[in-house]
Formats: sequence, C-alpha cells, structure tokens
Amino acid sequence: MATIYDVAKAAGVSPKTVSRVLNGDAPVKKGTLEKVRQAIAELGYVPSSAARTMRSNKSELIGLITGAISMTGEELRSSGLPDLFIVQGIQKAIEASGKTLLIADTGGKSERVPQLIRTFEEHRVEGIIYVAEYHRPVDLPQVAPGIKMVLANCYDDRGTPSVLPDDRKGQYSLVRALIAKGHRRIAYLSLSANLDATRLRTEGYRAALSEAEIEFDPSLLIPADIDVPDRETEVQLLWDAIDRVLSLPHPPSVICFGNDRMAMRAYGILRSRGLELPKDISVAGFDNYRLITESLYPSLMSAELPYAAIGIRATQTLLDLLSDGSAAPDQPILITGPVAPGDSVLDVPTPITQLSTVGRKTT
Amino acid sequence: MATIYDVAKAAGVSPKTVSRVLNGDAPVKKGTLEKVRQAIAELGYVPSSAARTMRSNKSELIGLITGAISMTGEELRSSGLPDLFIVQGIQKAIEASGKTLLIADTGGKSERVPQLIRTFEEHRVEGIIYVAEYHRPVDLPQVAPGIKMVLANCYDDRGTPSVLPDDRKGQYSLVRALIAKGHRRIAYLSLSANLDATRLRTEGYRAALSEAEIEFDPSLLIPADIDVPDRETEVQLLWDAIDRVLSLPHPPSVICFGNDRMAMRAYGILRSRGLELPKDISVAGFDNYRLITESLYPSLMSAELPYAAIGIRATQTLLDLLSDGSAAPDQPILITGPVAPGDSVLDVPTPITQLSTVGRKTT
DNA sequence: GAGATCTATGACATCGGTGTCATGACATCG
DNA sequence: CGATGTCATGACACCGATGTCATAGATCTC
Repeated sequence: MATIYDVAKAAGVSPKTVSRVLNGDAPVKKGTLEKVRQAIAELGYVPSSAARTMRSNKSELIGLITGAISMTGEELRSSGLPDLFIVQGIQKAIEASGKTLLIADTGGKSERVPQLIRTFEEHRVEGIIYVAEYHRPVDLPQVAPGIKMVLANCYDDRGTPSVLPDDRKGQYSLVRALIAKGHRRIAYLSLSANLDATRLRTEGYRAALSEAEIEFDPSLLIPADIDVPDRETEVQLLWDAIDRVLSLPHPPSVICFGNDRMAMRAYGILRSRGLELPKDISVAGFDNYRLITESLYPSLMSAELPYAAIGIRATQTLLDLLSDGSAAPDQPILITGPVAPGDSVLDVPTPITQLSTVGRKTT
Repeated sequence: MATIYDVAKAAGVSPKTVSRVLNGDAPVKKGTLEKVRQAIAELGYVPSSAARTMRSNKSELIGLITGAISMTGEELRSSGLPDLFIVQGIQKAIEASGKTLLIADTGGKSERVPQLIRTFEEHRVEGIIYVAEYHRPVDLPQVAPGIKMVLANCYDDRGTPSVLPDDRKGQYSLVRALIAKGHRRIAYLSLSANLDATRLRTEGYRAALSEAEIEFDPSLLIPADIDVPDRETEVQLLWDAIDRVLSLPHPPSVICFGNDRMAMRAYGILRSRGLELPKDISVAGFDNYRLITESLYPSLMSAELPYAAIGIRATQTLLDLLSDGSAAPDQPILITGPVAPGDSVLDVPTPITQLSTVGRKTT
C-alpha cells in the first residue's frame, strides 16, 4: 500500500506538503495541489489511521459493548430486540459525528467484558458505550482513566452517566389512553416482578389509575412471565393468569401485557375461549414491536419505548463529554416514548354521567 | 496512558526487554520478568495497537459491511432478520480467531459503501465481509489490492468468493416433508417472482413434486408478496392469493408461504374464512423465524436457512484466504438448513394404495 | 585454556504520518 | 532601498512499538 512518501516522490514535493494537501491546514500553491492530488489518485493512496493515531494520540474510535448481536438467535428474547434498536441509534449518531465505531459483542457472557474493554484500550478508544439487553443495574470493571463511559439501558451505583427508558411513564401513558377510551377495569399481566421495568411500569399503571380515581385492585395485577426455560410452561402461566382475571366476579374490559409477545399469545388463548377481539375483550401490549403490533389482526395497541433514541442520546452524552469536557449528568437521563394506537382496544362509549359512577362501583 | 518506555524505566530495563516479556519471543531472566510484570501492572500499561500495526504492517482487523443493524427499525423486513443472524455468525467466528471486527452499517444506503470501504482502508483491515440483506447479486466498488473480500448472502460477476443460502434445497426439503406427511395438493404463495430466492425455491418446489410424481399445477403457484409500500395492499394481495387457491375446483390441502410473516398473516385470514388450522388446511412458512414459528398457535412448520452458519462459513473462507493464501473458491458455497417441524401441518393418513391413485388424479 | 556456542540484554533504526521550526522568494512599507 | 511580513515549502524530530544486530558473560568443547 502506498505511503505519503510514495505520493511525495511521485508529485515531486515533500511528504509534509502532501500532508498539507490532505488536511488543508496550510496554504498550498494551486499547481502543487494539482500535482499532489493527481499522485494520490494514481497511487490510490489512503492515509493510515494507525500512523495518524500514533502521532496525534487521537484515535477517533468509540467502543460499543453489547450482547444485542449475539442474542438474536436461540435465546430470542420475548420483548423484541430493544438493545439492537439502541445499537442502531448509536450507529447513526456516531456516523454523523465522523468517528468510527468498534462493536464488540459479549456473546451473552458478561465475564468476557474485561477482555473486550482491554481490546478497546489497545485501540485507544476515546469512549465506551455499554448497552444492556434490558433495563437493569450493572457492575462493570473500571476502565483506563481518560476513557469516558456511558451506560445505555442500564445504570450502576458509581455515578457513571446513564440513559434509561422511562418505563414508568410508558405504562402510565398507555393506561391513561385506555382510560380515555372508557375502560375502568384494567388488568395488567406483567413481566417478572423482580425486574426494574416491572416495578416502574406498575408504578405508572397505578399512577394512571389513581389519577382517574379508579381504585387499584390487586387481583387485576399478575406477574405472568416468570422466566422459565420452556415455551410450554410459559404458555401455561399465561393461560392461567388470563383465566384468573377472566374468572373474577368483575372481570376486566381490557388486559395489558408485559410485552407484545405475551399479547400475541394472548390473542390465540382468548380466541380459543370464544372471545372476539376487541368486541369481548381489549388487549394492549408493550414495546410496540412492529413486527407483532402491525402484523397481528386486529393491530395491537402498545406502549413504545424509543430505544433508538436512547442510543442516540447516549452517544450525544458521550460526545459531549469528549468534546467540551462538560460535566457528566449526575442523574440517569430518562427517555419517553409514545403510545402506538391499535384496533385491539375497543372504544367504550361511556356517558359522562356514568363515568364517575362506574369508577366508584368498580372499587 | 503509559507507554512501553514508561514501563521500561519503571522496571529498570530497556523497552526491547519489555517487548520481549509482552510477546514472549525471546528468553528473559526470571527476575527481570517479574520486575517487568510488576511495572506493567502498576502502571496499568496496555500496548498500543496503532504502534504495533505501524511497525508490523498487520492490523488484525476485519471489516464488516452490512445494513443489518440499521434495517431493524422502520423498514422491518418480512423475512425476519437474516442478515443479522449472519452478522452474529461472523462475530462469533472472528472472535474465535482473535482478530478484531470493525462493523460498518450502510444505513440502507448503498451509495455509502465506498465511504465505508475507505474507512476500512484507512484502518488497514486485512479483509472485508459484505453481508447483503437478502439473497441477491451485488456490484461493489473495487477495494485496494491486498485486501481480501468475501460476500455473504450475495454474489457478483467478478468471481469474488461468496457464501449463499441454498434456497433451492430449502424449499425442496420442505415440500418433500409435506409430501411425506401425505399431502399431494401443495400450493405455494411465494415472494416476489423476480427474487433469486423465489426462482431457486420454485425450482426446489417443482423438484420435490416431480420426485414424488406429482404433476406441477401452475394455478397453485402464486407470487403473493409483491413489494408494495403499504400494509393494507400487502394484506389484500395475500388475501386474494389465498382466495384464488381455495376457490380452485381441486383446492390444496396445504399452503406454503414465502416467509413466516406471510404465514402468520395467513393464520388470521384463513380463520376468518372459518377454517380451522391444521384440520381444514395446513400451512408452512419459510425462514423458521422463531419469534413467529414458536409463538403462533399452532406452531408453524418452516424451512430454516442457517444464516448464522453462512456468517461463520464466510468468515472461515476469509480467514483461510488470509492465512495460507489458499486459492479462493471459484463457485459460491451453498449452505443448507433443516426443516423445522410444527403443528401447522396435518398428517394426512393416506393408504399406500390410494397414494399413487390420488397422485395421478391430481394431475 | 582458547575458541565456539549460547543466554540475556541493549542500542538503534524503522513503520507513516504530522508538529515545529527554518528558509527562500516575493510583496509591502517607510 | 533595506527592513519587515507573508507565502509556500522542506528538514527534522517524534509518536510507540519491534526487527536487526551487537555485546558481555556464562557454558561448552576438544
């Protein structure tokens, strides 16, 4: 591969002049410029970023650690591919900044993270973004001083800058939309109860209820997606949970599910019980995983967490840290998303007079 | 960040000796070794890959060009995420080789490819893998001599080494499995007719039929997934195609779809016509996109193209080219996959005596 | 015991860019 | 017209590794 010396020789100038042409950091005579340009083109010269990095001590590299790529196969998660959307957002934002992204995948094994960080350190990345597969706390090894770090979809107790989905507000907005459509008996079959997301979403669910003066009914709230290995058990759990809320003396008019996949399964389960959607029962999902929400019939109403935006925001946070050395945010940055409409939720015509009454009866 | 000189000074030896400790390429006295090791640990020294690359002219970098990451959002493709699985396979294989992967995403804009290649050239990657989003011909710009290239899920007319899914065999195996279950009237609602995949799969479909001495009936073969912008039209096309085959004087007992998403939609359409699955009509998909095949009820039978394996194979091909300079394969390497069983296909009890008769009547 | 061989280490040059400083050719100014 | 400034360019050192070669001792050989 041609070097700057080859170009210099071919153009009959010094390497430094070629450098000036490349970087435009000093005036070069028109004729010289032409000669150099031509030599570059003829030799197919491409400058070496390794040499540049060495001289300038700036790599223009950003490291990204994720499990998103490797996790799409066998262990396909139920919620869609949130971390992949985050990676997508990061990708876009980095590209716009002109830096280069090094992506390392954990392959699902967090014990490999130190090794990945080590590789990044060897390449002298300027910053690292760590993307978690779901909203959770993490405990990462310290990185070399001078390398900035930002967490996406996760947080630690060390004050590392962090960007998180606003699960609380997501569920709040969804339930609020259901109430606006006239629903008062709203069941919530959530994900596993020990997830941060579930805790926050439950808060949002209750906040929306209380705002509408609907009393919270514990029998309408069931964690129905405990992490079990096989699909059979998963489906049984869901089936059972649906059965429980439908058998209540005062059954719900709408069921919210912890994610779109649960809702998709529920379509089959509800129909096999002879219920028509959304006439007999309304359904709402979570994540707005479009493959599901838009392909199902009727289309599924769902709360969307803007994962791409999380990635973009995390990248911006990092780039800010790198450029103006601005102070790191000391609180997690929360990103909120819209509610995706869908035909899976019935508009319940509720006369205003009845509305408050029903609300009280329901309790 | 500490350099090898800092370590040398701290340990009271020459930089070269530190280098020897790092690379183990020459004997070092035990005492010296200890001193150097300790200095490295104390200073948190990590060697600079930029400097190494410069000296050795070996970057240990592999470039990957794909649209997989950016294409998971809005323009979610109907077939699942084949290219993402390929990327996943590549990721795994590269990692095992000890090299580092640079991932660049086209963002769906192929005109950006030259720019991405340029970036890779600056980083002096040793090889580039190009992953296409679906099985198709490509025409990529020439890369700098010395950089090897391998195509995954695509091919060109320049003899660039290429790894492809065996679409022909995939559909062949699927139809063969259907025939083994006793089906003789097999409809095929394919993807757009001008795709390589469709051409090859149709070949496979016909090969399986002819092997079983079932005459090919053109009215059972309908391209039903023309690329249209809106979902409404897509669904209408599918609805119409299903209608056409079901209205035939001799309707099919099973319908194959061009991908799992079409099959998923068909579930709703068929049911809304009062048909029960799989009692009244059997259904088969393509891709074995697990999120769909395993979540649907009944679970969907589907042909699987092992995309991860394509990625792994492409990587191996590239690594081979890099190491022993072995000759590039002059024919595309075809990767075949299994048929995923599912409850969407009914076992048709067919007495052997009847079998051949039915087969002949069908024609 | 003198020369040959091996062991452990260091001096130095080099990879490909770029920052610093010097220099020669003009242009400008008092 | 000599002093000063600007423009265009080049010489040289340096970034952080490592290959090459040299060398001082230690060990071996006949």
